Amino acid sequence: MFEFRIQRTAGPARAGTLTLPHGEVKTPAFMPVGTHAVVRGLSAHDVRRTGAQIILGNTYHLHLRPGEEVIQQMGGLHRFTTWDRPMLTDSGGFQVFSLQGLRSIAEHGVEFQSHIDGTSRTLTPERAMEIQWQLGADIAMAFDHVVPGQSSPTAACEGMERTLRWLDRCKARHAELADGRTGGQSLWPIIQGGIHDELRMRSLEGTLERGPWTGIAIGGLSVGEPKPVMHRILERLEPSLPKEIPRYLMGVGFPADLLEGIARGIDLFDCVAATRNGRHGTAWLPTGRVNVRGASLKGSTEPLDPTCDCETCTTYSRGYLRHLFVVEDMLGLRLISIHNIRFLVRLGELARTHILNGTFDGWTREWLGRHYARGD
RNA sequence: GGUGGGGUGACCGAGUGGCUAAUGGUAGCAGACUGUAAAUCUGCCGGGCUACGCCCUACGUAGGUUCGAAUCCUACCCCCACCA
Repeated sequence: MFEFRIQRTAGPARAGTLTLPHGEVKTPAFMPVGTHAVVRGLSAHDVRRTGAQIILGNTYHLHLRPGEEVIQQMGGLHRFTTWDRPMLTDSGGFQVFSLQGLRSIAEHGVEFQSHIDGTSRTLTPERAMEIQWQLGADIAMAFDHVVPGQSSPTAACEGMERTLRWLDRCKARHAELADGRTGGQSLWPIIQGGIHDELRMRSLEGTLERGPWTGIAIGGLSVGEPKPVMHRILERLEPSLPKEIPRYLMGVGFPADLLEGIARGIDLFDCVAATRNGRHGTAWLPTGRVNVRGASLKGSTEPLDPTCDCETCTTYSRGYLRHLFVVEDMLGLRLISIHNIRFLVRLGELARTHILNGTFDGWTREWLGRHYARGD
């Protein structure tokens, strides 16, 4: 089961409905990251209550622990986690970037030295497809070569072209695994090319030549490049992106990045910042960021965000939340993570509502104007 | 009353003549985090300045020795242990 319908657009921005084997995703949408088959610190119930419609898992990390065989034998990622809504798995391509010191790249694939036990693990496009097939998410990502944001044209080109060659192998292996059946797991390709417009366009063209696809991702952004550069690349790609399939901006982002992305035609986002910042004590609010550990919250009986409907904001005071961080109780990590996820999920919901109402442009401009005026 | 040990910045605790405004740690304060090697990491943390440098006040109290003392000497105060 796969379908993507667009209800309404506002310039490049779109409000759509993505139907996947495990349910619907109303877009634009933020997808919480659950690398290790858990959105860090949260129960599946917690995540459901944030309104999240789809979450991620990670090929590389789940391959290391507990191993795809274990998850498959336990009924797949959905049964394993009890998360019964849609899921997407990342391919391990990001680990090519984030674990740079622990891997070596060859045309065949990438050899990682496990950060867990030092053993050698090789991920190839084919292996990434096989593992993701066994994990059983609704969407599997192509295995790509992510390069740092400041990469030279030469290095970015190498990563981009390799990603295209690997895409052929991903597609072939994924088709074998599907064995002619349709409606199961989808494979989405990833556009690379660093911060170089021409490379990005070549990546997009090469990717589309290898289609058709049911969705398309833009990767390798927010990896050290300035924000205007990311915006420029999104603007450059947008007119050439197929209108009829969802666009996923990988690894982005912070609240403002979501709106900047939606305004440039992006439908799906994922980012670890909601949960990582949550654990580290930074909460996102309509009025800006707050360091929950900060002395300013001491003794406050106010909710963290009076306009928020999450468990944290409707139940606890700022003073209590600060206290939880001061005494280093795990409840604090959980509560701020819940709030931050809800904040991004709700931002997606609000954007969607404004697109449907025809008020998106004004609302976004005002929201971002306030945001940048604060210097966030 | 005697003997021994000890009093260091908010707290714990190094330091036994100059490199000491004083190692570490804790607490406190501020910041970072973007397809998760992160419940992590970084910075500040005596006071004051016309601050990448200077001045003041500081190692129980008061004196002393010395070019120079948290460090050595004397007296006193206080704390702890053991013996009476």
